[in-house]
Amino acid sequence: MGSTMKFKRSSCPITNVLDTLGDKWTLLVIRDLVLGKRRYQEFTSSPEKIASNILADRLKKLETGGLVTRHAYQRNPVRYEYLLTEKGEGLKPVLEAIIVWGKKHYPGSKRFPRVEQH
Amino acid sequence: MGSTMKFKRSSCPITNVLDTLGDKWTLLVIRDLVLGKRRYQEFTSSPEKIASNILADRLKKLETGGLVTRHAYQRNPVRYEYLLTEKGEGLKPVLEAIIVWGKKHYPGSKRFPRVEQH
DNA sequence: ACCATAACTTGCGAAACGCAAGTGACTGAG
DNA sequence: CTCAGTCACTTGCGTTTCGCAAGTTATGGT
Repeated sequence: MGSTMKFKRSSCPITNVLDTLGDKWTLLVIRDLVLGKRRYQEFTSSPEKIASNILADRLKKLETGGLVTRHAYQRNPVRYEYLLTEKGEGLKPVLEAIIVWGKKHYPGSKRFPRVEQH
Repeated sequence: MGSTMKFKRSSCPITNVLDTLGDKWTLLVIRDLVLGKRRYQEFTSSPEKIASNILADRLKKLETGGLVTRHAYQRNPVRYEYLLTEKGEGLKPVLEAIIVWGKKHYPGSKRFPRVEQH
């Protein structure tokens, strides 16, 4: 009796992905991380202007889900940065497929450039 | 002055895709359509048990967005079926990429089989 | 002491969601 | 010809989530 695995809604892989990434903001945070952003303020300064509480919530959920790690990059005062785990990096092909479809059907849209590291 | 295209949130293709597909249900309707489902009751009988009002709303939005077409497959009484347009079919690579990542990170999840046509 | 910065948290009104039940147009059974 | 049944929705309503603004905590710089 280990065969009854508990999924939130169904055993469909798409469904399970949507249960963690299915909203208007989570994938944008992933996008920012892929583009090289790491710090809280960098995420809030993206053009979509994510609200602070939504960002905090999404980062927490992504960390819980193992897509992102948080660690202090300095003490006094403590400052944190976020990095994609291998699991999180694995979403790059999904983002690529979305960009291909998006650029085709939203004329004028353009992939954002990587940010330079500090 | 045609250069100032109006996007909901930003010119990022991912953002624009999320503005139409960024929720827990829309992509599941697309999945069902890709699997061969066409009628209202077929969608509501999927294991995720989408609520009727949510389904009606999503189908309407997908039709407005040009991803889906609706047409009567019989009269007396009128019955409708939904089909993916070419634009909607274009999402298959996105679904494939999601399935690949999903199967890897949600052990036990399994792609659903196509439904037979009536 | 005072201002600034980073990373959050809190409050609250507005919008979206989810469940149940209802509606209208018919069809086939008795 | 009445009545249960099917299909494709719509309506009501309570709960949850969202989104904007403002507040908080810790610390450094001058």
